[in-house]
Amino acid sequence: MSIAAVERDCGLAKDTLRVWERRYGFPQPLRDAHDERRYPADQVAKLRLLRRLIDAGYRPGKIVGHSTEDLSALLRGLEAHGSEPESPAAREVLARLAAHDAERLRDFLASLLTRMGLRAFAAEIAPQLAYAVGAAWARGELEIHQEHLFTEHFTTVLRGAINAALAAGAPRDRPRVLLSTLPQEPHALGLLMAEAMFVLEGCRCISLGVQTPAPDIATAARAHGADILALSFSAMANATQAQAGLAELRAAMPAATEIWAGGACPGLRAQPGVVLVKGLDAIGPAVTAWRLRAGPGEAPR
Amino acid sequence: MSIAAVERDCGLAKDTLRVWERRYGFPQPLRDAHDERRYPADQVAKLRLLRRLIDAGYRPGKIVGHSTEDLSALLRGLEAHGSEPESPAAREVLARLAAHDAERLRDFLASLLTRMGLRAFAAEIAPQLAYAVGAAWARGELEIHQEHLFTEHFTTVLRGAINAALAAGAPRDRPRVLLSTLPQEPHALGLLMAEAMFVLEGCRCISLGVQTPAPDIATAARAHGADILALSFSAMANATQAQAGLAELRAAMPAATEIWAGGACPGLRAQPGVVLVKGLDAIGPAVTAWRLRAGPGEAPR
DNA sequence: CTTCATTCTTTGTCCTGGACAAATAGGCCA
DNA sequence: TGGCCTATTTGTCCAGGACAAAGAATGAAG
Repeated sequence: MSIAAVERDCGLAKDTLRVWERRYGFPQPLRDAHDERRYPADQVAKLRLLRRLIDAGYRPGKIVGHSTEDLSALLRGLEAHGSEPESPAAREVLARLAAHDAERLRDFLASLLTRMGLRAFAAEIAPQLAYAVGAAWARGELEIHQEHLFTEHFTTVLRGAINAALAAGAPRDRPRVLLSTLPQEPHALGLLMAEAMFVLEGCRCISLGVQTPAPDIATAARAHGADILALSFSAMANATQAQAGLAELRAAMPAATEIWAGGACPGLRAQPGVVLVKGLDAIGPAVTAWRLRAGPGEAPR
Repeated sequence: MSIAAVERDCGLAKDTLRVWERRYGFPQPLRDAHDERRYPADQVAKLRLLRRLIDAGYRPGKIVGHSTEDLSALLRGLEAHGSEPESPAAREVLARLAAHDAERLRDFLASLLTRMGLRAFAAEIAPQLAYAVGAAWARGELEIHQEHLFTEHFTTVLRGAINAALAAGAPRDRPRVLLSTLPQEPHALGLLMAEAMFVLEGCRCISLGVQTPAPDIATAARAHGADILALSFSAMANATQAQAGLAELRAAMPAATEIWAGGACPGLRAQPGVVLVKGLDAIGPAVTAWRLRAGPGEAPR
């Protein structure tokens, strides 16, 4: 594997890979006929683990010396720590994925949705499932393509439900909620769950999809006269980058537009002009509070 | 703008930016207090143009000397050249986007779908719209966030239609079609249009979403017993990379699984063991032919 | 014992300038 | 026109040095 391939695969910049080699003696790639680095699969696997642990708050110098086994034990411990035991629904989904049974997976998700209703599905079941699938992938129990498959079907089911909810009752005019993620964040699931919650509150939602550059989000907020900008940060997101992005956005956005940030990202904090919405359940009350603030006409601007 | 920001924004590697500066004398960034490169907005704009022209087949050395105006004229000419005049539907969509009227955009797409039916919508209208929006963006008439908005609503409408078609009639058992794109290809629209066509032919579709690494696609094909792997390449894709990816896949895949490649990518060519499907209209006949080859039992394996 | 400000250490990113193979263009022959 | 060969262009890699920002550790004050 070339250095560029490792950069893509592990998300570690070429410069970082070279400087680690110089400083810590790891990784220690072989060299090909042109004296270029070739990373064996086992070193790449260890690099992937390192990356995840660093994102979780460990520091490279402290853990780079440990064996691959130690690291994966550490990561497992981390994952196990915060995790409630898997719900029956999550176990069912993992079983379907393991059996590569795409159709029954979809049917199961759809039946869950029908049984529980959109609110409970989006606010409770959906995060559980997303978390369980992510954790299973981290444990090496799932291939990437199985995670893709889950994302695909999950998206389809939830999108369908959002549309059905929209068709059932037209949203109120306010608040107008613009939804997106910053360029570092490619995960669409959290954004979709948030959209479901906003729609259930009768908000007018405009979703830009994932990875919109900050200046473009600001332009869009102006163009649509957004009252609220909702941003999603997954567990994989880098908290420092997230804070920087939020600050940049806050500066670029119209003052009348509130910024609400949420998601599973560990280090995510409120900052001046940015509200932290803790969990999907908090969206409902937050919208109610906004409407009260906005007054009877629902039009503060 | 720092070198890292320009890399993200223009998709030109840091090494490339530095080597251009050394060789062509452009870009010529200022230096900040720490002697690090700072790219002014106008140079970044020119870099964006250069990037697009290079993707379209121009070579850096030939065009780097031209002014920003010349380059954007060149690009406009390119876009204008191949393009049929915009259809009324495309003009309508662009107007809605220009007015930031998300709801009427969605309604219009939905009404188009109802009027024309899924087949005509997916095979004829959808590519026209996607092309028109891409071209308008290239001409600078649309902001990125407007393109995001289009993608979002378009996806929603088409996905909904595919689900409705699935609900209306259960697919036949064969062929089983696995759909995805390679990691360099983040565009989901083409893939979705293809999925619609396959579903209309009664195929059993399993979509992995975009950007699945080649080895994982091969694993998934084996796991699902896929008869056909359908890969989509957008107009932005690099033909050389595409061919390399196809060759890698062909080597990794079970021989019994056919590989079908399609999309707007200009240099896309058939190669041993890879079928080029020219246009969405060609999917129907190709599936029919596959069924004939497979014989009455539809089970060649 | 906690809270805040200060210093020290770690770590990622940037720099220069050289090298080279893969991609492409241009010339030539059938 | 189409295929082969050579020349040029171009992106990516390398080494090793530098430095600021993030984080940990230390100490002073409430």
